[in-house]
Amino acid sequence: MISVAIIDTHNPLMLESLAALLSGKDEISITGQFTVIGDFMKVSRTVTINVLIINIYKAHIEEIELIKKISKEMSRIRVLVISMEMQESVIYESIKAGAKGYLTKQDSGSEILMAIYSLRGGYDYYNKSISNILLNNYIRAIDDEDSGKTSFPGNLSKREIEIIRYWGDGLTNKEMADKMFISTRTIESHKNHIMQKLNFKTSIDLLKFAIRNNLINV
Amino acid sequence: MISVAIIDTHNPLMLESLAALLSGKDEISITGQFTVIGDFMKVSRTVTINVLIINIYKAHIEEIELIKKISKEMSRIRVLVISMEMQESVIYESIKAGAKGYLTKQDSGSEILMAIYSLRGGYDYYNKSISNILLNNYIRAIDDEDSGKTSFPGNLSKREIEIIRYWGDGLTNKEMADKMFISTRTIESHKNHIMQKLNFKTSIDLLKFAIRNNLINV
DNA sequence: AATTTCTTCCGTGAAACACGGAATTTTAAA
DNA sequence: TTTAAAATTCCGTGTTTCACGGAAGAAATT
Repeated sequence: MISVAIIDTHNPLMLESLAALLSGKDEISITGQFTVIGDFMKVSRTVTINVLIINIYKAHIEEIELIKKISKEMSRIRVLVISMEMQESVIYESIKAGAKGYLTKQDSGSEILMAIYSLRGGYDYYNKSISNILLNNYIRAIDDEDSGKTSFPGNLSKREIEIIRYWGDGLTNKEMADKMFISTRTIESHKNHIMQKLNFKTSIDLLKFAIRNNLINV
Repeated sequence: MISVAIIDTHNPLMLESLAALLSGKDEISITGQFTVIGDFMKVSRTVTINVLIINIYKAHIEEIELIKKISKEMSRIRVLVISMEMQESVIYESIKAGAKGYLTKQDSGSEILMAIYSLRGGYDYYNKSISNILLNNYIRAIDDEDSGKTSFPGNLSKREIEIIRYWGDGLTNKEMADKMFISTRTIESHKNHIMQKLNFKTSIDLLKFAIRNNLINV
């Protein structure tokens, strides 16, 4: 029997539903549902919890802090993050904080089960859709932990990210060139490099990527 | 036994979890879970559905359109809207479109059950937190408004929406032309017309619009 | 029957993209 | 510190898309 607790500070119905989904399974016992992190803290030391599922939304600072705290002080509890928004940066933050598993709202219940079993067994479990490249990038970034370098997907340079931002604001090459005091050909070059690095075929891909990574606002 | 179907175009995990929550109850039988509205349409005429639960998020135009369609053509199906975002306008839009029940993510599973029973019994069911005054005001407002024709923002035609969708999938003009058996110039024309109708200056504007309106998945 | 919208297509010039090469500077590694 | 790698800048060339305009038959509305 695996003792599972769930935290969702944004969506009570989701919390209750997810608990229902999991408690229907053998081997799983839901020992706590929390909409307030403080409530979890109160019981976390008296109740045995094997896996803690944390649903993470756009505002997730407290959740990340909690993960860090658990990693330090309650390392017997293994954290499974379920990302409810499309923000790749959440992956880095949560894993860096000490989450042992990562899924998204796109994943099925059976995938969650597998993740829970993996975590219980001492293994990590990451969503398959997280491209290996991205993950490798992250892991590389972890190694240089304190080097403080931007662990951005695809190792985009500052200039390239700048271009993406302007592009996402709807600026033309000419407008960017004027603003950055370089030629339009250079803008084109940067764009080419970006597409190559990320292995994208269309600018649509880039746009979606930029949105997921919070580089531009919809 | 009440036949319940659920639509959630944004959060597959929520869909599955909610289904688990409800299917655990006697009297409730989940006869369909849909992440794509088109899939629902395919089976809606062959399967008996008493209550259709629609989870509504920020982008909800298609969902509202669906509710209108159901009200007109499949009035035996009663629609229960669960609002996942805090947007007052959603209340008006969905009820105006013909939803018979309205809940929010703050509400519990038992509240959903009550709503389902009410709807099945022919009664409407609205979240208690919706102030009665507000609701009455609204209902009065409904009668005055000539429930017009406006469906999609900017009055985009079918063909134009088709183009946006393909475009959002990253297809080139040539690919679209081949798929739709028309010339690339026609694709260009459609794009021009779209930009004119929506009064957009850049394609980025259009893409953001499409994402907001759930025409494109990020 | 008359009018409007939808769908289709084209001409033309400007802008952007795809693919390649290349030189200078900055940064990281050995 | 020397070397290698990455970042930033720019160009040539050919293809594709965009912007703006016009146009004409089909379909839907009035």
